[in-house]
Amino acid sequence: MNEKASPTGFDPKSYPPVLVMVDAALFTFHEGRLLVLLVKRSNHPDMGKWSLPGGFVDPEHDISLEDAAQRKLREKTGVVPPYVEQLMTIGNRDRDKRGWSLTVCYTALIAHQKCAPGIDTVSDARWVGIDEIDDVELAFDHRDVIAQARERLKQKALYSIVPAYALPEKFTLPELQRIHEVLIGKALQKKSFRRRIQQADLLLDTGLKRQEAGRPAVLYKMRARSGRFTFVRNLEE
Amino acid sequence: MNEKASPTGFDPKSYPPVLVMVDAALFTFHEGRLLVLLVKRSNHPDMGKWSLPGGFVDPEHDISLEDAAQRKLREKTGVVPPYVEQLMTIGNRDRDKRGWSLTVCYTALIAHQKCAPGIDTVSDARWVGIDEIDDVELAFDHRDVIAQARERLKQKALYSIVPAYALPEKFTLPELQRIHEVLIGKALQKKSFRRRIQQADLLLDTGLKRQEAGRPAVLYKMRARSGRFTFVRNLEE
DNA sequence: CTAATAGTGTCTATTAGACATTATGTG
DNA sequence: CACATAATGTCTAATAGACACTATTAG
Repeated sequence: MNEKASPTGFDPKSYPPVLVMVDAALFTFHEGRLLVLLVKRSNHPDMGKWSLPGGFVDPEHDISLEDAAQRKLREKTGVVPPYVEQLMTIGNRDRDKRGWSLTVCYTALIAHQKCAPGIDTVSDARWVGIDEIDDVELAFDHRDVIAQARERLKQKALYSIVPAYALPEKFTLPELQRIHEVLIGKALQKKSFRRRIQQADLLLDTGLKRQEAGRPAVLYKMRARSGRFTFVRNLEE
Repeated sequence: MNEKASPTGFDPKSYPPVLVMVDAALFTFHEGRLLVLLVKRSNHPDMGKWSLPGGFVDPEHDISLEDAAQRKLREKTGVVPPYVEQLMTIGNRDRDKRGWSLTVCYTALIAHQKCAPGIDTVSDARWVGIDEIDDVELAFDHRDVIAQARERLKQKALYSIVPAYALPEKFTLPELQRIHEVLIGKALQKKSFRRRIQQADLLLDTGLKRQEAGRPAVLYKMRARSGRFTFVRNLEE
C-alpha cells in the first residue's frame, strides 16, 4: 500500500531516518538496597539530567543490538554484566525532540563490587537507590523504563532466582532472600524460600562461610543453568 | 566517548541509517489448529518467500511503534486484533542485505472469523498451521520470530487465559482448553483447567450454549481484565 | 551465660493431577 | 434406548505459608 513510487520496488531509504538507541537499566544490590546506575547527560537534549547508560547504535561498529548494549555497559562499568536481557522497545515521534526516536531497552544485573571502582568517585555516573529515584530528574522516558524493568525483576523474583546476578558470585541464602524481599516488597518465609531453592538444586555449596554476627552462613554460587530455571509455583506477592 | 567530532555536541544523523521495521506474528485458532498469518513478499529481498505481516516504520505517518504494528495488521486483516503485545526486537548487521536492520516484533491474537473474509481467497496472504511451518520458505529471520512467539504463547497458556483472544468473543470452555492443549503440547485435566478459571472468576456466562454433538456447552466471554490475570500456580508442562 | 543470626521440623492450607461419575443433548 | 460430549465429585500429591525450634558463632 505504501509501495507506489519506484518501479524496481521499494526504497527504504526514502523514509526519513529514525534515531536508534539502546539503553540499559543496570541494577545491583548493596547494603540492603537495590541500586540502579545513572549517568549524567553531557549533551542536548536533556543535558544535565540523569539517564540510563545508553546511546546511539553505531551501525559501523555494532554487529547487533545486544552488542551495542554491552558496549554501552562496558563503557560505564568496565565489564559486561553477567545478566543482560532485553526488556522492551519504545519508539515514537515525541520522545526525543531531535526526531522520531526508538530505544531498545535492556535490564542488566551485576555485583556491586565488579563495577569499575571509579563509579562512586566519578561525577557523571552514580548508583541511585531505587526508592530515591523519584527525587532525580530523569531524561527522556527513562523513568518509565526503570519502572518497567523493576516490575519485571519483581516478577522474576517470584518464580526464579535471577536476582542472584545482582549479588557477588559467592553469596549466602539470607542475602539472596533479602534482595528478593526488596524486589517483591514484602518479607518472605525463610523456610519456603530455602526449601524451593534447595529442592530444585539451583545452588552449589562452595564450602566457604561468611560471618558477620551470629552463626556463619554458607556461601553458595549458582549452578550453570539456574538463571533460566523457573518454579511452577510462584511465591505470593 | 563517541562524542568527539562536532563542537556543538553530537549529531545523530552522522550515523549511517538503520532500517526500522515492525513485524507481527498473528495467531488464530480454527478447527482445532493453531494458525499463523503469512504474506508473500512482492519485493526484494526474499521476493516470493513468505513473511510475517510487517514492513518499514513510516516516521511521517506512524506516531509510535504500536501504531505502526497495528497499521500493518489492519492492512492485512481489515481489523486491529484484540490482543497485540510486543515480543522482542531483533537488530543486526546481517539480517537484511539492504543494510543494518532492526525489527520490532509483536505477537497478536484474533478470532479466525473476524479477519477480512478475503484472506482465504487471496493469493498473497494465507493462514498456515503452526506445525506445517517447517515446509514453508520464510523470509529473513521470521522462522525464529514465529518460534519465539509460539514459545511465549505456550508460557502464557500455562499461567493465564490469554490464548482466549485467538477465539471468537463467545467461546466454550472445551474450546479454550483445546487451544491451551495445542499450545502446551499435552492433554490437560478438564477438571483442573475449569476449576482454576472458575475460581478466579475470569469468564462471564453469556447464558447461551453451543451444541455440536452431545451435551451443549455454555458460551462464555472474557471479563474486562481477565487477559492480564496470572495464576500463581502454573499448569505443568 | 546472652545476643544475634543461620538453618530445620512440622503442621496447615491451597491447588493441580487423576479419574470416576453424573448431566444433557441427538438420533 | 445408545452415544457423544459437557460438567462435577472426590481423592491424592506437591508445595508454599506459618511459626516454633535447634545450631553456631561472638563476646
